[in-house]
Amino acid sequence: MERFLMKRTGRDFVDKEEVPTALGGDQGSVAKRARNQPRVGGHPAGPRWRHIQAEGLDCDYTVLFGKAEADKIFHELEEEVEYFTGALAKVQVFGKWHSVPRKQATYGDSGLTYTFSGLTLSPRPWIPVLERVRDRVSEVTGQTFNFVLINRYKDGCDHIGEHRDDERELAPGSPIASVSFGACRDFLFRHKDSRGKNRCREVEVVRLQLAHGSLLVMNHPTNTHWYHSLPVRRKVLAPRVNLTFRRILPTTKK
DNA sequence: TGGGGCGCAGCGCG
DNA sequence: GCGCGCTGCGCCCC
Repeated sequence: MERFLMKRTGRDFVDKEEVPTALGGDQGSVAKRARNQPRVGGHPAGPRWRHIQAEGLDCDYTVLFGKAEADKIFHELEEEVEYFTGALAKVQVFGKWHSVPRKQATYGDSGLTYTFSGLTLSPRPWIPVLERVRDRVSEVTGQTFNFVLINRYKDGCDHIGEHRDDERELAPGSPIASVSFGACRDFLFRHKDSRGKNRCREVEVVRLQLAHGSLLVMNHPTNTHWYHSLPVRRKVLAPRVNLTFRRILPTTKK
């Protein structure tokens, strides 16, 4: 028995094989699309999807990589990914500068630019391990991605606060694909109407656990209505690396 | 046996 | 989307 139990006030979606929504019954949009894809790479069947739905929230979850493959990818990411340092590793909130409580990096197609901390930047060019994960995600979702944001959480004290991803640079209606390696961490969604002092109604928090080798696809319009966060979990001692694949709009030439 | 104290999670705030 | 301060809660253990 764990000494400290999580206060459960929202909907929990715990990572279990026997989750009834995995195949058959309540199929999600990616699951439906993927089922209609041609089978690739000799797999007898596609991954087992769980569809996660709430008001304006539409996600699909699966464990995409088995342990051995996920371990290998995690190790490669630890060896190969080059994270931001200096000014790019800081953020200004309420006028005060802080080091972000995690490490970040971006990779993507050549010629792309994106805005980060008020600066226009180019992602680093793809490296083989990222291309391999990206292509596997494309294969099972039927979506293409030209950019990835990488977040590394060295332990349970590293975290990210509630936020929505900036949709201005995303291709309209495109999903965000989040692939996790390393420590399993809780992941929370909170409806925009149900947070802070401007809360106007109660909508249950949606809780997920993102396992080693897992893929969470956040479909439109999830990011429009829901904030997400990776809260502090002091008992987690191991690192986690998360890849969020996106399709961002090419820079407008003037 | 029970309650004080501790550590964690959650939330409001700037 | 940060840290701080405060509160509430559950468990440990004296």
